Amino acid sequence: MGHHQCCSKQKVKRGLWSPEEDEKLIRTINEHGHSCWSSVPKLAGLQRCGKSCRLRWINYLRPDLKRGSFSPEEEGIILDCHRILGNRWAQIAKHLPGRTDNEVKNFWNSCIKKKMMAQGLDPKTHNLIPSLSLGSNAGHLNHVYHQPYSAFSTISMASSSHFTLPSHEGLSLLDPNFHYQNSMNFDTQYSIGETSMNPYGSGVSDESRMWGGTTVGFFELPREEEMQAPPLFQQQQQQQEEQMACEVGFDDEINEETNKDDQDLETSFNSSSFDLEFIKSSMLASDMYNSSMTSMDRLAWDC
DNA sequence: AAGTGGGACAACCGCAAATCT
DNA sequence: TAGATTTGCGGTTGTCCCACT
Repeated sequence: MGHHQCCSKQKVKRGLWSPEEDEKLIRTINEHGHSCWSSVPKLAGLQRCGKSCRLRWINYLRPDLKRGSFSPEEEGIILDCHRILGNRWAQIAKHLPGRTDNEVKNFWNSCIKKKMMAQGLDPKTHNLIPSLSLGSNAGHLNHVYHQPYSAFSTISMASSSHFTLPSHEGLSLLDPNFHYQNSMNFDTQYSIGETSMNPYGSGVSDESRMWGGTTVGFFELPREEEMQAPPLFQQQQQQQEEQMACEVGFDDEINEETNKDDQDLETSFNSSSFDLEFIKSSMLASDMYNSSMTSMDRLAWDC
């Protein structure tokens, strides 16, 4: 139902909200709640439609909103979530307490997206833009982008204690001067092909390498000091991961999924180019699927 | 001081899903 | 069960502010 239709029966005001209108809306919601948005304007004495009231409340007046700029951690979460979920801003915002989908969307479009494009990355796929990866203009990036790394391979590397990647203190998405310098040779033996991580495309790690071989947030590899004193960091990260996995219903499905036959697995990933037999056998052999795979991995896997 | 361009943010539009009658 | 209504979401546009010329 469109806005015109919901507002057609009443003469509604549009545009920016005045402080008086805000006050009326807050008072009304505090007194009556907002179980029925269509009745809120009438109760509040506002010449607005319910939809407009709802938007104003959710995006601006809600008391639990966090104002101010996004932290590097939040940027990392957005980046990781977007890689997996695509433009599902409401889903992404659920992982950022106090942030709205509108805020996240605006931040993405005004900041992260441009940043990625400036670095030669496709904001939709999170992969290097082909013309840059093959062209001579790729410059310093070119040498590290030849091999597509799957989400699975990168995450698994991150999950494994056998790997330590270079860490960059203070790394931020907003640091325009940072370019990842690959000090390791990511051998393709750990790359299990390319898979679809979000509705737009494939891969996970082009930008994760761009932001320092890892991203801030879920996929972040432990820094040295964090490995030495892990409890708080790990607890927080685990809580976030578990929450995320729960929200996509993965935890409910993971045990079942583990026991499903090959056909089910192939059905789930029939659009990918995974070698499912190889992956499954590798994972089961190393018990990776059960013990090392993080919830974030699972979310990626599930998507 | 006035004009202009770009960034950030708020709000609107249109659609689809969910819910109600 | 069908139609009407409400809610939620993503894309897009509008507005304000600030830096720059």
